[in-house]
Amino acid sequence: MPRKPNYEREDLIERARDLFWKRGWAGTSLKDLEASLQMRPGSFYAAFGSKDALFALAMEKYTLDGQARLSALARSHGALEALKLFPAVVIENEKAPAKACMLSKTFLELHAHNHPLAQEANLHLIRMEADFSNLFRQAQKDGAIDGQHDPKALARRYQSDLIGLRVSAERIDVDAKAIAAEIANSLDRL
Amino acid sequence: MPRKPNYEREDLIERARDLFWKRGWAGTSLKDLEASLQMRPGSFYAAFGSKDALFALAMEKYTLDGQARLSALARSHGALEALKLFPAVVIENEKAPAKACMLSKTFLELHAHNHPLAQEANLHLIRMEADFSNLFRQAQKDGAIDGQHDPKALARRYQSDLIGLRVSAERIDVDAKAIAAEIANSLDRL
DNA sequence: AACTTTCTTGAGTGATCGCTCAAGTATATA
DNA sequence: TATATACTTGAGCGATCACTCAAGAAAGTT
Repeated sequence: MPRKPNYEREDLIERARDLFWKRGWAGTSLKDLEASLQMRPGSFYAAFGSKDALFALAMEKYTLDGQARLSALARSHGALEALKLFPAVVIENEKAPAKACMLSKTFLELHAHNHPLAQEANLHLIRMEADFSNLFRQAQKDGAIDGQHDPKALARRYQSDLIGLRVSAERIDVDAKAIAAEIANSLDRL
Repeated sequence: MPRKPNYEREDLIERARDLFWKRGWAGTSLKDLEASLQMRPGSFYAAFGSKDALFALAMEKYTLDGQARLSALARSHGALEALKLFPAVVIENEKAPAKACMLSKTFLELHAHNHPLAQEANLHLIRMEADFSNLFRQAQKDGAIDGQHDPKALARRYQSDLIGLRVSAERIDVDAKAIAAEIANSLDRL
C-alpha cells in the first residue's frame, strides 16, 4: 500500500558527506543540504531525523570508504606497500571534495563544545588507527619491517603524520606530494 | 577632553584569541565574546569594528607569540635544539586554551568558503614555515645537521608534522608526548 | 475505482546570528 | 564649573539558523 521514496538513501548520504567534508559542520546549513540533496525540509527530517544524525551517517560512510581503500591497497600491494602508498593516494584523489581528513576536521571543530559528533569522530579515528596498527603488524610478519617496533606506536605516528599531510595538502602553496613521499620513505627506514 | 576606554586593548585581544583558538570562528558568538571581554555590543564594535577584524588581530597575536617563543628557544638552546624542543613545548603549554594550532584550525574551517580569514591564516602559516626554514639553515651553519638538505623542504615537513602532532594532542587517547619525542629524534638523524 | 499508507511540500516556528544607534555617562580641557 | 569629546549601554534590527506540521500528492492493495 505504501509509497516508495523517490531517492536512493546511500546517494543522499554520499552527497551529504561531501558537503560536510568540504564545508564542515557549522559551515553546512540545511539550505545547503536541501539544495544538494534536492529535498525539502519535511522529507529531510522524515528521512534522517536531524542534521546531526545525517552528519553521523556521513562520517560513518567516510570511515568505511577509507578502510575499504586501505584494505584494497593491502590486498593488491601488501601491508607495507599499502601504508607507503596510502598518503599519496589520499591527497591525490580527485573525486574527494577536500584533501583534509573529515574526521580530524570534525574533531577540531566540535571538540571544544563537547559535541557528541566530536566523540564520534574520535572513535572513527581510533578505528583507523587500529587498521594502521594491524597493517604494521602484518608488515612485520612479512619481514618488511623490523619486528622490534611497537605496531601501535608506529600507527600513532603514522596517523599523526597523515593528518598533518592532509591539512598541508589543502594549502595550494605546499608541495604535499613531496611530504607524502617523505612519509613513505621513512617507512622504508624502519 | 576625551574619555579613556576602561580596558586594556591587548588584554582584550588575548582573551578573544583564547576564545577563538578554542572554539573556532563559527563556534564563537558575539555573546561569548561579550561575556569574556566584559563589553557590550556598542563598545565592542567601536573598539574592533567587527568579529572578523578582532579574529584577525587575535591570529596576529597568536602568530607573534609563537614566533617569539620559537626565537627565544633558539637564543637559549641554539637552532637545532629549538626545533627539537618546540613540538613538546607547544603541546605541553598549560596556559594554552587548546593543543591544536589556531592557524590550521582556522584555515580548515574557513578555506572552503573562500573566507578572507582563511587566506590570512595561510599567510601566518607561511610566516611560521619561513621561521622554521631559517632555523634549519642556521642549524646547518652550526654544523648540527647535514648541509645537503634543503632547509625549505625540511621546514615544510616539520610544519606538517607539527600540525599533525597538535591535532593528535587534542585527543585524550593519544600519547602526544611520544609523537613529539619521535619528531625530535628524527631531526637528529638528518 | 476506492482506500490506505507513505512521502513530499513549503510556509512558518522560535531562537540565535552579527551588528546598529540613539541615549546616557564619564572625563579632560577651558 | 561649563563644555566638548569620547566611551558605554542595551534594546532591537533584519537575516539566518535548525526544525515542524498540516495539507496535498503518489503508489500499492483490494
